[in-house]
Amino acid sequence: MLDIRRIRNDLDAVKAALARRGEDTSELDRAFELEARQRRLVLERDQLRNRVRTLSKQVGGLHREGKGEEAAAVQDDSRRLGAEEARLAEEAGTLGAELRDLLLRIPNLPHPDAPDGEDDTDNPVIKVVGFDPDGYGAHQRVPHWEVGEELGILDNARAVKISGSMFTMPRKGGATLARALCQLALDRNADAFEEVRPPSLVLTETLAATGQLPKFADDAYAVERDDLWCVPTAEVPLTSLARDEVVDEVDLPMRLMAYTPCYRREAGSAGRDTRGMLRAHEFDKVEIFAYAAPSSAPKLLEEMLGRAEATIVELDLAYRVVEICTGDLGQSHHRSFDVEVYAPGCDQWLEVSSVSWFADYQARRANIRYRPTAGKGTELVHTLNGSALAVPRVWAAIVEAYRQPDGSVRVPLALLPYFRGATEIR
RNA sequence: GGAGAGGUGCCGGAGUCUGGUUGAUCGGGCUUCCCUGCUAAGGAAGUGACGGGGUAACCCGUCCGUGGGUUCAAAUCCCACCCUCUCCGCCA
Repeated sequence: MLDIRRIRNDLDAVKAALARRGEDTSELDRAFELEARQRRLVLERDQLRNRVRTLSKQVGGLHREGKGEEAAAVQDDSRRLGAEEARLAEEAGTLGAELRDLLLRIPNLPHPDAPDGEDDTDNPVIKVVGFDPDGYGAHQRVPHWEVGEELGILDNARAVKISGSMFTMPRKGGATLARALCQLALDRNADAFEEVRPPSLVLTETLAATGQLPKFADDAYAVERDDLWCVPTAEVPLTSLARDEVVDEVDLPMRLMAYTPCYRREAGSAGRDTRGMLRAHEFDKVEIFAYAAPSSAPKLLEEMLGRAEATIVELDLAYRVVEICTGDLGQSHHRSFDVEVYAPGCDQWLEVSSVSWFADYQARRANIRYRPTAGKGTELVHTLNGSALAVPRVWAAIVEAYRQPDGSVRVPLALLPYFRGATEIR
């Protein structure tokens, strides 16, 4: 959520920044006006409350001195003021709640360097690595859902029987491949990131801290009976790990990584990418994450993007990096980059990683601060995260790119340690 | 799920029965200073967060698990909920 004081003091600049996202800025006017009213009420309420407290202390004193009648008179005054104070407090509370709800729905401001644009077609391609459109043989031009069926390593028909449409079920070497990819991503980032295995069912406030709620409730699975939500990404529990805490600056950046299953209802994308592994309600992902002091955030963003790329390089897949333009930026994102691998069989660039910097947007929602080594008080941390590796699409790209003329799939070198001696999936 | 105990500041731990200058006794920790002099002991002062007002010094308000209620006044009384610990039950 945005800093209300910034809206108060620099409304035009905030509006200009938000407008770059193609966002309606009238919400900001409403927030500005709401907050001004709320602040006036709180001030009045505080003054009344102070009066009531003062009078109450007098009552105590008078009773001790045995002046019952005088005490009763003061009590009457205080009671009248108290009633007025309660009325103001209620009004201020209502306005405060309204303001907070409004602020929770206003997206983050884009980074000044984020490219302008309306939608994903405006995302500039930053670089392309290892891609030769003519370098693929006919045996690699088979979509992974066909390869999967042929080799018996992807049994989506049964997944649908078990759980309904848009669920997947890798089997045999395909299942090993999925697990190996998670393992690889964790192993390659263990040098700098603490491994965490967080819960994948979380409270409403946990989902709200990252920005999924209240605006995107339809995208998440809810376990209503127990007021829990299935996490759409490990970003969600990791962001709340330090919620309502104050960390020392010397402990920053705090780097965490986690494997979790990810659950997405994909409301609005029904019927899209329904084949194979491209889009599913449940998939596996390894996420890398950091809490950082603001000054070190840009460097970390770069590093995390580099790490996402490095794993793809090690898997020897062609990929490209795109920067997300202002119109395509996610609600909480300040600046973002996607890594897309090329899948020769379905002839598509598949988004396999998204690395983002949130500035203090999530930290303000989640109340995560740090104590600067120099100076007094506390500051909000910055949060960053990125997919170290999202399994399904990398799985698809490997199955297609590593397919051999005889129809088997060679195991990538980097994954051999996880394949129990097998060098091929057949 | 059942029974019992408990949740207070950076930590430990009073205060709750008997509501009243209690942001909260005391101890520890931490910071600064003094003494001593060398990695010990002693003395003094300071030590939270958040919001608001003020050029500033500073002032006001909120916070004793959370949310309600009673009252002139709540850490203290009442209700609901959450969490922790112990025992029982169930269980991968």
